[in-house]
Amino acid sequence: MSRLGINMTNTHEDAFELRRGPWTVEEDDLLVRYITSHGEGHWNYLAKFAGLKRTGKSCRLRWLNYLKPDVKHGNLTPQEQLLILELHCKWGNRWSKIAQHLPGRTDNEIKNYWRTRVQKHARQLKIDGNSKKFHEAIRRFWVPRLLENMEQNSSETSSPSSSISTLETQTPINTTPCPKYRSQVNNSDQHKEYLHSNSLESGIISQLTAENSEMNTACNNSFQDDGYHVDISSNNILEMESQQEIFLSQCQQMEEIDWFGEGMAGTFWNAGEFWDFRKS
DNA sequence: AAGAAAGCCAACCGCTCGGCA
DNA sequence: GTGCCGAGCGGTTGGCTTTCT
Repeated sequence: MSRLGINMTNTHEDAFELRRGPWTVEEDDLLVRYITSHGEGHWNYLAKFAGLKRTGKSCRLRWLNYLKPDVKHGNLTPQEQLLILELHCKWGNRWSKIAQHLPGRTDNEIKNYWRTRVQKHARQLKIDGNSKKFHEAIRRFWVPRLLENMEQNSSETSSPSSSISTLETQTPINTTPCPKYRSQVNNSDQHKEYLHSNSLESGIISQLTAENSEMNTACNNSFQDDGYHVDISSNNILEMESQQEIFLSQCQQMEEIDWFGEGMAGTFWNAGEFWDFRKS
């Protein structure tokens, strides 16, 4: 059966046609109206009583990933990209956990970003996208570019040099809520509220900004100046120390990668707006 | 201008987990 | 202890859009 087709089943419970594929405006309206008056949860019942010929799962996904008023759409800001990179280094493919720290962004969106934008580079470099080596590559080569971009944006908007202030004042690039429900969302206020309430990410940004100028120093120094392990609990410190030997070995391998070779020129370093620094 | 290739992302699938009877 | 069910999560798919040739 096609993913866009109609799912005809013979079971007692699903004796009616179940719609699949893209949602129509009418379906969206039904779902939004029902949730507005009855609230979320009990998705199977919701689907039934809202008059939607969809599975509860499908309704839940549609609501959480698209219709929910605080869902943001559009390109991820450099700050958000930086957060994703850092949090993925910390938690791996825990998309929902990462999404909790990016207000308005869904796990699905972050997952798509990682798979289509970030892992592309891993493939090109023939490195496992979840490996420490690739995370280190990101930390040493991508994060500084993001920070440069953030600072550039900061200076362009005449905001204070503090990265936290930058976060608070910068308007997300092409970041808009679902057009249908745009009026219900105030991105700026939401962003501010999030930033004030979440010291973890503010800490990451400020720490990384402070370390920006030191990012490309030798591996030994970069370990000491680590902005990679953002949650420096005593356990993490112990773990970091125990991994230092492995890490230094990986750094040696990293140095052997042809980052600036011809093969990379058209891929890793020019892959996006943050790679333009090479041309300048 | 047109076809091919690549990129993007909404949506689906299968699995796991937790609550409850 | 066990089975059921709703909810959530991460992986994958496939169609649409954009870019390239």
